[in-house]
Order: sequence, then C-alpha cells, then structure tokens
Amino acid sequence: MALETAETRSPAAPLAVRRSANGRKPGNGTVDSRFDRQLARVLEHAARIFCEKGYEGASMRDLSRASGMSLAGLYHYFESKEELLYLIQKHTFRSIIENLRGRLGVSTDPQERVRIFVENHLEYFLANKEAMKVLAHEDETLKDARGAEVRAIKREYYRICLDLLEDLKRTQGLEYSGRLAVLSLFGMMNWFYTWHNPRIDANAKALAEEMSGIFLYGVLPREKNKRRTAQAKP
Amino acid sequence: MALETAETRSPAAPLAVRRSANGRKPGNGTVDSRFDRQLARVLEHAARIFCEKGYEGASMRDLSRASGMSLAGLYHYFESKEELLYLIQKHTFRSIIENLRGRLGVSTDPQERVRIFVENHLEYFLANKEAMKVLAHEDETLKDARGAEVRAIKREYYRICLDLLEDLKRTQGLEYSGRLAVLSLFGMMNWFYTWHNPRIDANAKALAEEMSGIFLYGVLPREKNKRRTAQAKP
DNA sequence: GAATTGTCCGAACGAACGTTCGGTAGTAGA
DNA sequence: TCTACTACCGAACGTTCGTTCGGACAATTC
Repeated sequence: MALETAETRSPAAPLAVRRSANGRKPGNGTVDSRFDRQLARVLEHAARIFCEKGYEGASMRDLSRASGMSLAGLYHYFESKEELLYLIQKHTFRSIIENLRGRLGVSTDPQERVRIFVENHLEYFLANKEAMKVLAHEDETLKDARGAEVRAIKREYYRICLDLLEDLKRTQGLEYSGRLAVLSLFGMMNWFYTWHNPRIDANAKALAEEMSGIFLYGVLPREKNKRRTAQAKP
Repeated sequence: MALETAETRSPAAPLAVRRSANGRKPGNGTVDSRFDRQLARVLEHAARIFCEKGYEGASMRDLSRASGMSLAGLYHYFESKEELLYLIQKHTFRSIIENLRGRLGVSTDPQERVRIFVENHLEYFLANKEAMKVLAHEDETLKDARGAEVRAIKREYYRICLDLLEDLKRTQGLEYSGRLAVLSLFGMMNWFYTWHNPRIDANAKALAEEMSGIFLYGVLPREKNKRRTAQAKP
C-alpha cells in the first residue's frame, strides 16, 4: 500500500472498502488494482498536503495540482474532502496497530514490551511522517460517524499501551497512575513531529531507546536498572 | 489583562503596541483604557474560537458573532486575522515566561527548579487553556515576520528549560541528551491539551507533581531517590 | 459651538472554497 | 458492432471567505 514505506510494511491491508462516488460494489473477488493504486496515490498526496497546510488550510485545488488530476476527477475516488481525511487516519491507525501486534509477539517481558511499543511508534512515525502528523494534528477535526470510528481505533491503541503499563505495574509492584503515564508517554512520542529534524536528530531506534529510558526510569524503582546505555551529544 | 485568570496574573503587561487599523500612535502616557479593554475582550473571544475550530477553520464572522461586534468593527482593533493570532500567541508566551521568571527566583536547587518549571507550565496551561491550545496547536501557522517573532520567544522559553536541565546535569553528574530531554518534557506537558478532562483529572499542582516524577526519575540516578533532598552543590 | 477624532456598522468587494453537472474518450464483455 | 461501464475533465454552481468602503453617532478638543 502506497502510504507505507519499505521500513514498516503492512501486508496489503485493504485501504478502503470499495465504493466510489457512484457507490459501486466490490463485484468479483479480483483486486481492481487500477482503482486502488490510483486512490492510494491520491491519498499519499493528500497526506502530504494536509501535513503541510493543515486540513482546513489545504484546498482540493492544492490536491488537484499536486496529484496532477483534475478537481472533478478526484471525486471519482472519494465523496468528500472529509472522507479523504478519514481514509488517511483510519489506514494509518490500522497500520501502526498491525505493525505493533506483530512485534509484541517476540517478548513477554513487560519492560521490554514497553520498549517495543515506543520503538514501533517512533519508527512508524519516522517512516510515515506526513500521515502520522495528520493523525496527531487533526485529532479533533473529524466529526460524527467518521470521527467516532477513528476515535474507536485510537482508543484501541491507547488501550494496548495502558495494558502494557498495567502489566509492568503488576509485575514490578509499582504505584502510579496508568492514565497519566500513558498520556505522558504519548505526549513525548507524539510531540515529536513538531521538532524532529533528520539532520540533527538520531534515527528512530536510538530516539526510542532514549525516550524509553527517560520514561521507564521514572516509573521503575530506583534499584531496578537494566540497560541504560544511551548517551548523546550535549 | 483579560486573557489571564486570577490564578496566574501578570502585572499589566502591555498587550500590544498601540496601533489601530488607522495606524495611530500611543500619544500621551496615559492608558487609553477603552481601546485596550475592548481589544483584550476581542482577543479573549478569538482565543476561544481559534481553540474550538482551529485558526483556519474559524471565520471572522464567527468572531463577530461571539464578540457581539460587527465584522467591520473588529478591524478597528487589528489589521488582519493573522495579526489576531499573532497577538494571542505573543501575549501568551510573554505571560508564561514572566510568570516563570518570578517563580524561579525562590529556589536555587536544580531539581526543585525543574519541578517549578513543570508546575508553572501546567498551571498556566490550565488557567489559560484556550490561549495555550492556540499556542501549541497553531505552532506553524504564522509566517514571515510575525512567525519569526513568536518563534524567537518560543526559543527563549525553550532555552530556559534547557538551561535548567543542563544545570541539573552538571550538579548531579548525569549523562543524557539535553535536547531530547527538553523536547520530551515539552511533549508530555503540551500534549496535555488533547486529553485533559477537568472532571477526571487532578488539578494542575498534582498533575505537575506526577509529571515531574515521571520525568525526573528517568533522569536521576537510581540512588538519588526521594525528591527534595534540598542539598546544595557538593 | 464648531471641528476633529474615536468607535462602530451595513453593505458590498473579489477571490477562493467544496462540490456537481454534463460530457468525452477509452476499455471490456456480449 | 453494440452496449455498458470506467476514468476522467472543463466549466460552472452556490456559498463563504477576509477585507474594505463610506458613513453614522458620540466623545473630545479647541
């Protein structure tokens, strides 16, 4: 799927239930590759433009110009600008969760699993910077049914993280507010898009290591210290 | 100043250099209270509307409706919608820095000073939620001269925090990336506006205490426990 | 009391907005 | 070859946008 890059691929998740502006159905089982590929291409441009100018600030004419398709032609692939944002957000959220579930399988150690969560989030963020910024920045933009659906996926993602932290709490006998911990962690990770500079800042893996370090050692008891190797320039 | 609440007052900082759409000058030294009070009132409404609908999504007609002033009448107090955002952001940044400088005076302990920073930020955030969301969310909206000016104030604020953390590093002999630490801390604090619910979450002081805890114990060595050891430099 | 300035408004400007309409090629199956 | 459908596009739709114009009324100054 065109919204991904090589680094964090997802195995051909269907981007959207097949339904053009004319409301057609999937029909046979074969993939209508032409339609899907064009839609994915448009969504990629849309993510870039929403990222650059914000959802409200971006116009359909901007998208038309960027994608090389006429204004009217765009509406062959979706029914409104709002649906565009919805498709981008839903797909991005689903992808990052799918990636995460795959990675969490490799470890049962609660502390390691939190590290995996942070690493997955930051790596996905870096590999899909534009779509992820749209996810983070246009958080409250969608309304009604589409907004509710995206918010539901978001809660699912939040819940995974909360469970990880509750596990950690249980096994280590710690005491802290799970809610505040989750939201602080998300804050650290999601604020990221406002400052990351590829020429200055380290790669995702190293950043994840450092952030996990900052987060975990505020949460673990003082004695429990495993790896704390990350160091960087002043 | 009307943008503040009782909790975090600032001693009558001039909100804007006196200059209406017609470009008039301050003239004599007396305060033109009528103009200033009306402008402050409009800015308050503007902050609320920008907060609710985003800068691009908010229209001057929304502001006209909310403030009870005619569309044309608004332009008596500023020259453009962009200047409106600029005035809100500049004033809010200046206020929070001014508050901070006042509070930092009471302690020389590096660790305590970081706590003061967090507490000041969150308390100001809660007391001026709308303006602070506009500051955080419309971070990249302003362009050119106005954008540069606001970004300069932001750098000043960032710098204060960085200095605090570098002090902490020096006195405690720690090793971490100051840049990443500052930005992680800002992430935790600024993400805040996306989730805070006054019916669920604690007050600012308690939240600041918890967040400082999460942050500091990821930064302090394991042995250095129990906050507030209140010792000066070794 | 006349002149000037400050405060504010109704009405309108041109531009830009998201979306739709009617159509035209091109392709695919019958 | 006829038919049906896909993939688009130029041109326009009605609406909303930020901003401006000319003036009304009130306050202040001379």
